[in-house]
Amino acid sequence: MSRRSGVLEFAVLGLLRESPMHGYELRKRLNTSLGVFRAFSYGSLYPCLKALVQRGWLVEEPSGQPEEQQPARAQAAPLAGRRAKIVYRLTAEGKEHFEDLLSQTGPDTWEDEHFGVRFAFFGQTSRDVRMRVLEGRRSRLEERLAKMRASLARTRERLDDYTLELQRHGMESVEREVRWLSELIESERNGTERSGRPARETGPDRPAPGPSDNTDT
Amino acid sequence: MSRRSGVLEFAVLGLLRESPMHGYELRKRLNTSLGVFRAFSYGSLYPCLKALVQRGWLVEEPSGQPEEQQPARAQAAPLAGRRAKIVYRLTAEGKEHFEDLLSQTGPDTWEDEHFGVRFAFFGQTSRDVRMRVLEGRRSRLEERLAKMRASLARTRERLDDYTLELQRHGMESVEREVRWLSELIESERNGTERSGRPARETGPDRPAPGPSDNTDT
DNA sequence: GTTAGCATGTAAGGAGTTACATGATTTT
DNA sequence: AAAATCATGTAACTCCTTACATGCTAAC
Repeated sequence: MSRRSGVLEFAVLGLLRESPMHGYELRKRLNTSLGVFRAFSYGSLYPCLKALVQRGWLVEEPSGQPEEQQPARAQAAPLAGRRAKIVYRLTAEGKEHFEDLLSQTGPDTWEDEHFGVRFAFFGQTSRDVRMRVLEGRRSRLEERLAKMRASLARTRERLDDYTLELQRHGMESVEREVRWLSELIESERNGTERSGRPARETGPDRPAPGPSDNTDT
Repeated sequence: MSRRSGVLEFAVLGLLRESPMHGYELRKRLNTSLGVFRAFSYGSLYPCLKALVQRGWLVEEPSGQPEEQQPARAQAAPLAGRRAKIVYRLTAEGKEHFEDLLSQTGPDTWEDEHFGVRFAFFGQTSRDVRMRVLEGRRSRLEERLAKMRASLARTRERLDDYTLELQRHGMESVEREVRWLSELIESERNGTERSGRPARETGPDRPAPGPSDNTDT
C-alpha cells in the first residue's frame, strides 16, 4: 500500500509537469528520456500514479476530451479518441510539491540513482541548485576515486589480472564522469545558458507522434 | 526465509573458493574487489551465508583452529585466535555448484548487475565462456545503442538541452564500454593470456593484512 | 482472423537496505 | 575508560519486477 517512491515519483511529477499524459505513454517517456539510468515497469508505475492521486498531486481525467490532438493522421481519423485512457494532470499542489523537490539538495541527491533523474529535469531547476547538485556529485565521485585508489594500492598484488582490469576500467569511468561534470560546472559558471525548453527551430507543432515508439524487448 | 540470491550468492561462492573467510572480511572484499558495481550490507550477507550453509555449499567452522596464520605479527601474538569468528569454507558440492554457475551463460549474464561479477571471476572461467560473456555483453550494448539512437532521432526536437546532454553522455559511456569489450575480445582471441591468479612477483606470502581496510563512510 | 500494439491494472515475491541489538577487542 | 573497529545477527521495510488477468484497436 501507499507506494510512495523516490525516483519514480520524482520523474512522474516532472514529466507530467511538462504536459498531461496517460500511463502507457508516461512509461515510454520514462524509459527513453531517462532511459540509460533506469527502466520502470507498469507494475510500479500504475500503483505510483494511484498513490500520487490519493495525495492530491495528480488528477485523473478520462480521455476523449477536447484537448485531443487534431486528427491530422490522414487515415481513418477515428474521432473521439480511443476511449478508456486515463490522462493524469498535475494539480497546483502537485506542482508546488515538485518545485519543493526540485529545490532540495539532500545527501542522496548525488547518488547514482537520484543524480540521473535530477539532471534530467535541470531545465526546470534554478541555477544555484544545479550548481550544488553538479558539485555535490563531483565531490562524491572524487571521494569514491580516492577510496578506490587507496584500496588498489593496498591490494594490488593479491588480485588477478581480470579483477585488476575491472577496477581500472571502473576507475576510468568515474574519472571520465568527473571530467564531464567539471565541464558542465564550467559552462554553468560562464553563463552558457541552455534553453529550458524545446530546442526546436523547425516545424510548427509536434508533427504527429512517430509510429512505433516501442521500448520493450 | 531462504534468501537465495543471484549476484551476492555468486560472489560469495567465488570469493570463498579462493580461500575461507569469515563474514566481516568477506564483506570488505566484496565491496572492494567488486566495488564499483555493487555494495552489500551485513543485512543481506549473513542471511545469505546461512542459506548457503543450509544447502550444503558452505560449512561453518568456529575459528581459533590450526590453520590460522603463523603469528608472524611481531607484536603481542594473541595466540589461539580471536574466538567467536565463524569461518566459512566451500564444500565439495559448493565448489561443483560454483563451477556450474561459472559455465552458464544465460540471457541475464550480460545485464549490468550480473556482468560485473562474472567478469570479476574470469580468472576462474574457461576461455570459451569468457568469450561468450564478452560478446554477449557487447551485442547487448549495441542493441541498446541502436535503440537510443533511434529514439534520439525521433524525439530530438522536443527535448531540452539538458536531457539531450544526458542522453549524449549516456550514449558515449555505452560506446566506450563497447570499445573496451572489443579490445578485451581481441586480446582473448590473440591468446594474450592473463594469469589466473596473483600477479605477484615480490614477497613470500601475504605480508600481513594491511591496517584499516575500512570501506564504510 | 490472428498477430501486434495500445491500455490498465493486481498479487506475489525477489533482492536488497536500514535500523536496531549485542558483545568482544584494540587503540587512544 | 572511551572510542573505534571487529564481529554477528534480526525484523521491518523499500522499491521494484514478474507473471498474470483483461480488453480494445490497428495492421497484416
